[in-house]
Amino acid sequence: MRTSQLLIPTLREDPGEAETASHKLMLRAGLIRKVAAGIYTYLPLGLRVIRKVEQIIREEMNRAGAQELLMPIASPAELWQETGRWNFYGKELLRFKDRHDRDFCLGPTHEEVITDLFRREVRSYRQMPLNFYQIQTKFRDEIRPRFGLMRGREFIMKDAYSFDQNEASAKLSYQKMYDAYHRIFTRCGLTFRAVEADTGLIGGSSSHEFMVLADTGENTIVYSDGGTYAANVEQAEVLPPTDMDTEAPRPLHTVQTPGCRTVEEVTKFLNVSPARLVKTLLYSTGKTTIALLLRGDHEANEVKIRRLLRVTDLELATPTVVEQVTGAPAGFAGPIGLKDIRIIADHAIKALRNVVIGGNRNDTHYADANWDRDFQIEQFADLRSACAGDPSPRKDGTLRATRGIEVGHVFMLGTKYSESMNASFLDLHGKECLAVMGCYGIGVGRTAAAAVEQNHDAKGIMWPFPIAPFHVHLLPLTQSAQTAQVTAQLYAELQAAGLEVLWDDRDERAGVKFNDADLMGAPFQVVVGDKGLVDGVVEVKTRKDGMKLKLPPAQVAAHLTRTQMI
RNA sequence: CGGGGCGUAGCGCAGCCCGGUAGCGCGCCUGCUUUGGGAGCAGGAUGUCGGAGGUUCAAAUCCUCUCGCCCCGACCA
Repeated sequence: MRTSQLLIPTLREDPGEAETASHKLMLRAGLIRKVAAGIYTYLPLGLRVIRKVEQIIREEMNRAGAQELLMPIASPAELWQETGRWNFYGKELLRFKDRHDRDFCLGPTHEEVITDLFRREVRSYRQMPLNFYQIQTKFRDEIRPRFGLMRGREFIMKDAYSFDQNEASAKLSYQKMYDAYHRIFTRCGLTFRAVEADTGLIGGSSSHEFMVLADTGENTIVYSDGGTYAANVEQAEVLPPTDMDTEAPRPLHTVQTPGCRTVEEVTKFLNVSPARLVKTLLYSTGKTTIALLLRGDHEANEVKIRRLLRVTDLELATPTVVEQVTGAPAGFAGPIGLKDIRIIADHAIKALRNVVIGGNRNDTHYADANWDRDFQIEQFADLRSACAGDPSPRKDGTLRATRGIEVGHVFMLGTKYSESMNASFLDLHGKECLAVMGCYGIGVGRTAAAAVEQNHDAKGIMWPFPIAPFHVHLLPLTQSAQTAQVTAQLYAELQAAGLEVLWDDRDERAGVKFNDADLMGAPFQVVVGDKGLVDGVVEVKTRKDGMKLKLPPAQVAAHLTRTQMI
């Protein structure tokens, strides 16, 4: 393609609205433009990237035995009411009424629609297993869309749904998708890791997220330095400590801590380590208030707490509630003297002796408190997020932490949807059975954004070859007849060799072309100018490492087809 | 939903505190020169100052309401 025939509005300066590298660069390189918060137009260059990612996904899904179909974007309320999600999904589900005043929503995901299809059309185990997928635009009315394509309200997603006769077969379907996802993200040129993920209250048997490793990722993941264990911190299990503090208990006493409310303030004031302070967090679960004890330097994990308490509503108690429950302003809550309230402690508390705790009185804490002597704990449990340095729950090493962007998620659903929607089939014995389901998603736009996040420098994007909008950026720099002739010939030859070429035929100065090319990030740039042609050569630059090679024009196509494989 | 910030030319911003002719850089248009890492000179076009109401002789500027966007948090894939 010629640049003059494409709308590629590059920006010289960073747009004010963007924060992260991928968001800035996708705007600056002319890939996307915002229409409303979290809603974007894919410009020609951006769409080419999207299509490439889609094509890779398509090929690997087909290879894994899934079949493509396309479901509607709008779906009727009735289906969602059957599974209860019409009420459960909340404001994220964008609802509207048609002219007959019937309720509809824009699909944020398609379990209901696909399960409805299955129950209507599939009768027998002979037709199974089945795996349907689509690549389609979803709409979720996100609380806070951000980072461009990373978290939009409208976004392109590949979603797949498997239907099996039993758990064992469903596991095979799951494994096939897990393997396909590995191939997909590898082919996209991404550095990623599959991690164990939270299954939430849905309670399926297993779930993995595919995380592209990047510092700007919204998720924290931990992995073992000595084995294969890797998990989202939300999920990663923390083992109870094995080393108990052996210090002799000292007598409990109160200490004055004027104005010290946070862990940092209190420990600094008393000159003790945060690991020797036990913080008391009061949580409201909708119905009741509960006290959780954690080590001062540990972080409460609300996903785990929800799971433990079997609640969906969970938030830190308001200052008013804290005052009601403890009789002291927030910041001085402690377990001693708390009445009519459940007290659950993180495993780490068990190992501690002679700790500092809140005094339930203004400006007061207790020191040298010991849980088995000074206050009661109903239960010890895993309440905190794993952190770097913790032992791996598989006992195969020590955990390290990194940030990741969730680009894919595979999920065993079990019979959650087939049960509520009565999606059954007849088995070998003529018995009616519920289909065992799995669902599998990939964020297409997010994958492209993650690729930029992982492959860029100060100048711009450095696309991995398989998803680059163009393979070669052809840059004629001078106006001579010779340059024009060589450029035209190269354009034809490179395309004949199967390469996608963007020909910068604009009447721009060399510097402008170079900078735009670096910004747009095609893996290779071929520079044609009188300076080189005097010696009979053009310049081939590799975007990633900046390596420049002078070659006779006739050798360029062969050279590029050879190096693209590496 | 809570906290913070921003809406002024296509883009990035100044002007607002202290009311009085709407500015700068980039981009855009014309001409000449230039031509291998975001050219120079000369000339030119472009604004419902997010919107509505109010105060005032006078509002980008002060007040009230409202809409949009960004950041942090909660939530979520």
